[in-house]
Amino acid sequence: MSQTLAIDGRPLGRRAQETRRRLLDATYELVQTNGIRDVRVVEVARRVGSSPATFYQYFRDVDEAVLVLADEAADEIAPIAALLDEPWNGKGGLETARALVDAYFRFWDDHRAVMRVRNLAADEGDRRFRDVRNRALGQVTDRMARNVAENQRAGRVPPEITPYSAAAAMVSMLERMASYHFDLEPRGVTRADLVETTARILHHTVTGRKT
Amino acid sequence: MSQTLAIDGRPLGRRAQETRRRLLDATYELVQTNGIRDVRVVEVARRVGSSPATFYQYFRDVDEAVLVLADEAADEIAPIAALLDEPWNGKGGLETARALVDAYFRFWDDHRAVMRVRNLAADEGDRRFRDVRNRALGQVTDRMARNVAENQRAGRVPPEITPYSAAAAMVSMLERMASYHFDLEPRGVTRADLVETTARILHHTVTGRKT
DNA sequence: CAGATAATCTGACGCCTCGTGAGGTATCAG
DNA sequence: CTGATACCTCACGAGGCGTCAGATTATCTG
Repeated sequence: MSQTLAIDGRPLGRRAQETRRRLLDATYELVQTNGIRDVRVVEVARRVGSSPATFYQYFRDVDEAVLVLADEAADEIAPIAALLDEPWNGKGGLETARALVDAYFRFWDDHRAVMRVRNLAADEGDRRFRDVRNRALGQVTDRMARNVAENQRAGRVPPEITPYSAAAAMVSMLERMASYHFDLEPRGVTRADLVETTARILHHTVTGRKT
Repeated sequence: MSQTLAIDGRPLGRRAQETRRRLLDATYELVQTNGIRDVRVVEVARRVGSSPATFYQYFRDVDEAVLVLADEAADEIAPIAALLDEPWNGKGGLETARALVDAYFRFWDDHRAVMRVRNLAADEGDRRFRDVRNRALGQVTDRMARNVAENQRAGRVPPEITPYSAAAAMVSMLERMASYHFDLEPRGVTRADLVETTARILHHTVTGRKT
């Protein structure tokens, strides 16, 4: 993000920055409402009152615009991951776990459409999306693994558990629940239930402590 | 699946059945290699040596073909879900958990490309894909919830946990790990580690027992 | 097995989006 | 106000979409 460039390599002036921003926002809206597979460059352009050719000045294709959005979203993970630096063992440990889950859910609520595309593209093998995902998830996974390892050394977590695997499993659970919760809620589970239960599973898996 | 029909409602004869099957298989291959967003009906047709018009006799669009594949895959879940009917509390409980995780991973290894599309489409709100997903995941989730509830009644699982939420969280973990494991393995975690760790988290969350 | 009938397939077409390059319009410095 | 630069668009060839009328292939009947 140090210096955004147009597709031909020139740096962007004020007007161009604004156009690019509006294109990004319009892309987000369309991905959200139509789903990634029904986003037409023509429509993104129309929505910001410009032409398709303009879009291609800033992005090679729709994916690249979404990649930028995913990259921006990744920046918001830091404060969430920081919740794993607080002590999970003591009194407020469970409360911190709750805060983590809640923050993660909110993060997804804000970026759902983009996160879905990021995950699909990453899963389908797209390198750029994998890298963005790793940059985001790595912050959480690494800290979780470290915490598990500590508690394992203290004998609270069984030795058969691999800290990194456990961290990956917990992040998987978090991500999917965050992505999924609003599909569950109509079926009689409240968001509060989901947060509480998820937090407890995390808390136990990290600390090995009974709750 | 009782009686498959063409798009115009006529039932299918032998030749048509075969054509449809080959179209489905070709669709699968292309989704797998190109990703869903780069599947061209033209190419599916070419691959089975027929014309695009033929494809449209059996499926309204590529999605519909993938939906059929997802539906077929859902049928393979039953024996996996059945592992949750075995006792998880006794001696072999942990081993059953391992078997479940392993089976789930293998299921995804076989159907990864289709499962990804199913989940994307379901998340994006497509009703048909949601229903297929619920049919598949429901089998697992319901049984898990029942098991958690039992162990909760026996006092081993804390009362603050909602059985259905816990089941959803576990299924989320399972699904995502199954989808994800081959992205983790190059980073120094073995599949065996992933299975073992995931199984232990599941086992504890279901039974509340120390492992 | 011929001829009729039904089932299945395809050629060909109009429509739409893609992505590009040449040229037009806004903006800014002096 | 004028030129220079930054930004944008027009217009177009290429290619996939989805349809329908008609050709081709299978099946049935006597």
